[in-house]
Parts: sequence; structure tokens; C-alpha cells
Amino acid sequence: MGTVSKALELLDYFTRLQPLIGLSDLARLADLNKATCFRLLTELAENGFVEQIGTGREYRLGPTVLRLAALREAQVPTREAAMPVLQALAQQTGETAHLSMLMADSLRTLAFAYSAAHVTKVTMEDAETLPFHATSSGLAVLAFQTEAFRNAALSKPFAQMTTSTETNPVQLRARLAEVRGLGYSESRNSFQADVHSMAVPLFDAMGRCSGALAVAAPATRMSEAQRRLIRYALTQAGIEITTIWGGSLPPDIATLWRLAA
Amino acid sequence: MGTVSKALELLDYFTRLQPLIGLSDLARLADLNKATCFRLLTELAENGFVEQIGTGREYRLGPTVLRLAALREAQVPTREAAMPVLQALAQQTGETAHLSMLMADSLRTLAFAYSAAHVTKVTMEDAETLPFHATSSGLAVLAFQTEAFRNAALSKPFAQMTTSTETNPVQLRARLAEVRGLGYSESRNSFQADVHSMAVPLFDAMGRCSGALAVAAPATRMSEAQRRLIRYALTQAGIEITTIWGGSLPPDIATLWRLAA
DNA sequence: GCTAGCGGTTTATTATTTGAACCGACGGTT
DNA sequence: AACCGTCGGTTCAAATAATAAACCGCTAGC
Repeated sequence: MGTVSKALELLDYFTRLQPLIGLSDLARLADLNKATCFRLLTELAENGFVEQIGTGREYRLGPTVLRLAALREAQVPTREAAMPVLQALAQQTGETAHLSMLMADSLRTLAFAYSAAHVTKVTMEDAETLPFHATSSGLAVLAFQTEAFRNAALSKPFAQMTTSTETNPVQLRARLAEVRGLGYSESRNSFQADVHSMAVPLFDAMGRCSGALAVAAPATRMSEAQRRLIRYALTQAGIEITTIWGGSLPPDIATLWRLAA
Repeated sequence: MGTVSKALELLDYFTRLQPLIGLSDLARLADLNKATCFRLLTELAENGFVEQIGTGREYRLGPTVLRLAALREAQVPTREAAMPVLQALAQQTGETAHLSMLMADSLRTLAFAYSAAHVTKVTMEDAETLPFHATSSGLAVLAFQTEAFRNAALSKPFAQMTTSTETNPVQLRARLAEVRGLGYSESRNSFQADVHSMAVPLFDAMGRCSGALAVAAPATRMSEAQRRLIRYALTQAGIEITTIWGGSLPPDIATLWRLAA
């Protein structure tokens, strides 16, 4: 792996839960020599990708990422453009809606919207990594990737996140085939206990699946009628976001979703 | 300069005006060997910092920057938190307000807000680089940096952007001393002809100046009364944003701004 | 069917990155 | 107050990764 990737991967260790990281900690996390880590951090800092905070000399993400994000949004209005649809989806279904995108082979939460309909709801974190095998979004995205991508993803070990997490690759492949046939995915208590979620894939201009749209609810509220409602709302919102993004639905998905309506 | 910086600087060539760049173009722009440029781009792409677009194989900024920006905003709500103040400032003054931050030794526009009061207005671009010597924001920021920073910035050549641009380092130093004495800066026709702007510095938690807040108007509308209004509105908004950011005003600036009120 | 430029690849050469040891400073413990 | 561990940061020889020129196949324009 090149030096550049090492530096960029350092940025991945900054999370909502651990937004400040010291030099030695980061070197340990990234399994780098402290001197190497220091040099990389210094270069990142010189370019504003990280900055050092007063006491303890810890590092955090810097202001440059804001500038780049503003440019990216101006060119490809991904997040902002999808937000209204996401909010409408949350409102229609009365549950938490979230949008995830494929970034460098991992699926990350890009945005989410809550509904005010219930006090109990599924809560989300920004920029969380979603495991392919244990989330409806992950299944939806993985189902529509190339065989090569799927093989790579399925060859990694799967974390047993709850007692119901499916970790058998053979079973997972069967689930994915099923998802391809239905045009949407579903996951029950496999990421977090008591959470039932449904998701649809999203497609870019080249017809590649680049993310997913999902609705997650406490398992107890997922009645048959509610599942039908969510499936309908998801496919409609999926069409909308794909359109906004200038993407194109594969014909078979378009057909499946039309039948669901 | 390290390899990492070279890669990161590639990202700087993507602008609002040139959001898509081909391999050969970028190599020329960055003055890199095509092979080198290719390798760097590939590493950036593997990490989602850039992505390749269908036809022509051009590159553009990738989705990872959105994720990082979301994390940064969650930790340090810079842009979002300042937006309402910026909008109020534009409305109060009837002119264009903008916010810039120091990123890796260059000053960049982070956000701006227009007023609906006049049809003619100063328009802005996101992520634009503001020259220190020719903008009120640049003067405001430079005035409150360390002597070392100032020397470095003043030793670079200055672009003559309009016929009135001040490019004499000695004169500029005098201007900066004046800005320190006043607590705000002003620039007239020095960046764009017919644009008159005023700016105040913004300070972070360590009391370092990390950005500027400015109001820019067509020169013809800058009456004496209007300048007083803008100066007042700017200092108030400056106090507000500094507070929101958890920053602390240097005591002398606090005094100056209180007197302006 | 020619040419020029494109994105991408290869290769020996070269310069950069690397890691162990080291530094002074800080904070707790004995 | 002497000790200990760890912190952020530095040093320098050894090792590894980055580099540049030439080359490829391809497309578009003429």
C-alpha cells in the first residue's frame, strides 16, 4: 500500500465516538511507526485535513474537508438533494429513514431523517460503517454489485452482531439472490436486536449500484401492513433519488418496483 | 514536499469552474509526471477522495469528502453554526456577507449569504481562494497572525488584480498595522473593480485568528452611513460567531468592538 | 490512413519513507 | 523528591517506495 493511502486511512480513525486522537494512539490504531505517523499527520495538517487542538496536542479533522465537501456537493448534489426525499420518507412511514453510499469498498451512512410519529425510534450516527452482511442496506447494495465485488466482500469474516446475525456465506449468497429477485432487502434483528429494516438499492448514471435507501423500525411495529407501506414508500423514494442523482435504474429493477406500486 | 502533500494538492485543482479534470490535464496543472499523477489519483480514488466519471474517464471529487465533512461539522460545527449569523448579517446590511477560513496557509471562502435588498450585488464562489493583500478578509486575517506568518505571506509576490491593488509590501504592512488599531479592515476596488468590502477577524478557542467575516458591496452603495452600519453589524456578528465557535476575542479587539457599538 | 492526443503501463534509477533509539516534558506513585 | 511510564516530537542509516521516459492501444479529427 502506498504512502498516500496510509495517510488517507489515518483520517478513517476519526469517528463520532473518537473525534480527537493523539499521535501515539493513532500510531497504534493504524499500526504505524510513531515517526511515520507523525510525518503523515504533519503533512495532513499542512494541507488542513487535520488540525491540532490545544491541550494534549491531539489531532482532529481539519477545515479543508468542508471546502472539498462544498465543491463536491456543488458538482454532484448528493446529500443535499436527497435530504428532502429522505425526510418525506421518514414522515410517510413514521420511522427512521437513512441513506448510505459505497465509499472505497465500505458502506457508510451519509444522512438520515427521523419521524416524530413515535417516541421510540431507531437512532443513527453519521458516517457509521454498515456491515454488508448484517444490514438491509448492505444486502441491497451487495446484491447489485459485480460478482467480483461480491466475492471480495463475502470472503471477509462476518461479525456476529446479534444472536440472529447470518454469518454463513452460502446462506448470505442465497439472501442476495432473493434480494435481486425482489428488488428490495430486509433484515430482522441482525445488526441491532429489535430492529427491523427494509432497503432498496440506488443507482448512478452508469447504472451501477452506489448506495441504498432504508427504513428502520423497532421490530414490534413492523406489521404486515406497515411492511407493505414501507416497501411502497421506499421504491417511490428510490426512484426519486435515483432520478435526482441523474442515475438510471436497471430495467428489471424498474419493472419490479412498478409492480410493487 | 512529501508524496502525501502532492496527492492532497491534486484535490485543490478541482474547482467550481473546473470540476472535472482528465489525467493528462491534471498532470500538467500540477506539474507532475503523468505516471506519478496516475498513481496518486488511483490512490485517491481507492479511498473515495476522487472518482472517475463515465465518458472521457475524467476525475472529480469523490464521496468520502462528504463523510469527513459530516464528521468535522459534528465535532466542530463551523459552517452550519455560522450560517444563520451570516444570513442575518446579509439581511441587516442589505449586502453580500461571506465567511472565510484559514486553511493550510491560504484563506478560502467557506460560506456566503446574499441579501434580497438590491438586484445588483457582489456574487461569490464557494471555496474560492482569497488573496491576503487584495481583500478585506485577507487583511483582517493577516493583521492578526504571528509575525512569522505575516512575513511568509508578505514575501510572496502579489498579483495586481485591479488598477488599485496595493502590491507594495511596505504599504501593506502599514495597512495591517492600521487594521490592528481599528479592529476591522477595508478594501476598495483592490480585488474586483467596483467592489468595496469591510471585514473583521474571527478567533478560535486559543485566541488565534482563524478566519474572517466580511460584507462586500458595489462601491457606489458604500456611503458613510452604510459603512458605519456595516462596521457595527460586522463587529456584532463577529462576536456572535466567535462565541458560537467557542473562540475567545483578544481583549484589545473586544475593547475596540465595544467602542464601535 | 494518417496524426495527435488520450488514459494507462512498464522499467531501471533515484529519492523518499521508514523504524529504532532517543529527547525533554509531564503526571502519577511510592 | 526520585522514580516510572508515556506523551509529542526528533534523528539518521537502512530499506523501500516514488519517479520519469518510453511505450501501448485506442479514439477523434482531418
